[in-house]
Amino acid sequence: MNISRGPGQAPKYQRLAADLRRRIMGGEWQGGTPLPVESELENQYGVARNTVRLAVDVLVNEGLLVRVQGKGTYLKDHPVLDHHAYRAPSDPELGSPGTSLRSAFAAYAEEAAAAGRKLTSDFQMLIVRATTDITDRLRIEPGEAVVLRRMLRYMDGEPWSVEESHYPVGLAASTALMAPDPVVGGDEMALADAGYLETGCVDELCARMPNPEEAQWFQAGPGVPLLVQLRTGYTESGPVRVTETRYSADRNRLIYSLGSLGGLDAPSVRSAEVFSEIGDLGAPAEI
Amino acid sequence: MNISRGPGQAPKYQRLAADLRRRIMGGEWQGGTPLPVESELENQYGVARNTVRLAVDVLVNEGLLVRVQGKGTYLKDHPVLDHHAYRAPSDPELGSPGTSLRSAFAAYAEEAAAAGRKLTSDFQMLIVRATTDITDRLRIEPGEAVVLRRMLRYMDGEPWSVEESHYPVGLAASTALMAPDPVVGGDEMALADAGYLETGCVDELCARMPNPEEAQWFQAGPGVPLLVQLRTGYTESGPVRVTETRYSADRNRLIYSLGSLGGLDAPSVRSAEVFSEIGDLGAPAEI
DNA sequence: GGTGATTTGTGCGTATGTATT
DNA sequence: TAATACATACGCACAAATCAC
Repeated sequence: MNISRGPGQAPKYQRLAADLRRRIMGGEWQGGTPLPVESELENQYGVARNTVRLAVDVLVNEGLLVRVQGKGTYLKDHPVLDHHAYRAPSDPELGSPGTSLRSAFAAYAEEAAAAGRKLTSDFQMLIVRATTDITDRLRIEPGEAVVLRRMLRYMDGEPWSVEESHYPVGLAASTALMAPDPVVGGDEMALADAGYLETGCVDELCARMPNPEEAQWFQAGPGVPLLVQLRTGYTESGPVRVTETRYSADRNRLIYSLGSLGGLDAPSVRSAEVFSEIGDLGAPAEI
Repeated sequence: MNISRGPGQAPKYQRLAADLRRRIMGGEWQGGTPLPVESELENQYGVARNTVRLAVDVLVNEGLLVRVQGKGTYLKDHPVLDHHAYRAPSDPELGSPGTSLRSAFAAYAEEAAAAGRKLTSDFQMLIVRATTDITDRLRIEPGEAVVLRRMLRYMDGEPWSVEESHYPVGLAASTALMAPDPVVGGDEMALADAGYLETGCVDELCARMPNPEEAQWFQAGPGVPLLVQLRTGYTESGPVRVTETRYSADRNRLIYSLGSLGGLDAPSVRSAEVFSEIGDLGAPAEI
């Protein structure tokens, strides 16, 4: 197939990308199978190598392909793991119906085990001056010191997610949260022991591309965004902690069970699915 | 400043990108201010234009910069709008404490108005064969027909989010959901009128890069992921609808108020904040 | 309204480096 | 070691969009 650029047409590399996308979606290559090498694509389409690379760049940045130097270019496959970020108290799958928050790590590890995978973690405890992101939510003074408890999570040894919990130093002072080790039973148990029973939380969710440090840690190539959950935990008398968790979005999905599910099981849906296939939306309205 | 490549160093374009990132983070240019033009950067750093473009590509794909043909390259600014995806019934800001779900559009429009912005929408109603994404969650047969009600939302005329609600045809048949118009009071009211009172839902959240159609509709350049919310609504007797909402992640944040917040206001936090600044994570563990 | 200068976008060619097989 | 395949880097030319005049 030869691509020649006519007037009014999209650029070559974009049409090449579109054609490759079509062939990919058509199942011409399976996950893990290499695409034709760049020189082969040059010949197939009769374009310069630069143009091939521009086209493949597009698909890499969409998260469809991954390039490996010296080997080839491959379809990316998406084994997605669900993580239950919240279960309503009425949810029957919840062990203790009275509490809405469980030991996060234990629950996460159970989910991983259920999927036949092994969750491990590294732990760091630091005392830092909080940014306004944190102080605003904790309702403390800007620049005030907070206890930062960081959990680096690995799935089968692969970097998976980063959780950073921030506590006001005054609050954490007399608790197990000052120890440079994970609290058995979870941080929320240490909080509860100190009289701070978390009764609710506010989650703020966003997605963005990783910065270089994050990309390196997550081993996330181009086209892989982060899913960021910022949870502020509340007692009856106010906020007590802010937890920011970052997930590599191509491997993770967050689940919230809300309200009453009427005694039904949570839906069991295959994990590998991707929601896509937008129909024709028409042109966007002019601004 | 001249960048010369030594052995064992990172490639020129990556170090150039890192230096530009440093200057950007250092506040050398403000949001909306153009960066030096490519030829200027060639001279400043003593590299080929290609190298400059590779470096800028990196930052564009991180969502830091945006290029405008014929004008220049600019810092992207991030006016983020919060959207309350869920409020716990005990949340005092909820108008009617008995129901956990409000008319989504009305609530959304109120939030927008509170931020001094205007939410508009287009509406489409289609009957389509559902994908397994949908049928699995609705517990109907694969390929069964569903009513697809699509809401295209614009903020101040700018493409903002796409909401697609799917209902089993049998369920929707005798309701206002078959009409090719938005239901006053919201779809959930039409459902309730037909005896299907939604008592809970399960939200599945993920993020990914947009496909070409989505990127075009959202006018999302490289480096802008989508935040996707897939909500399955339940009555006491089972699921009745699946709603997929796609947000341009650089402009939106989803908020979930969960559990009891003890009569406290939802936290009022400036919208423009970005959570970033990962500390040193150390090297990831080997696989 | 048109013209030219500026700036990014597209496309080609070539050469060499680096990782994998 | 050699071949293969992607990565980096240089150069050049022209197209297309924007803006100042």
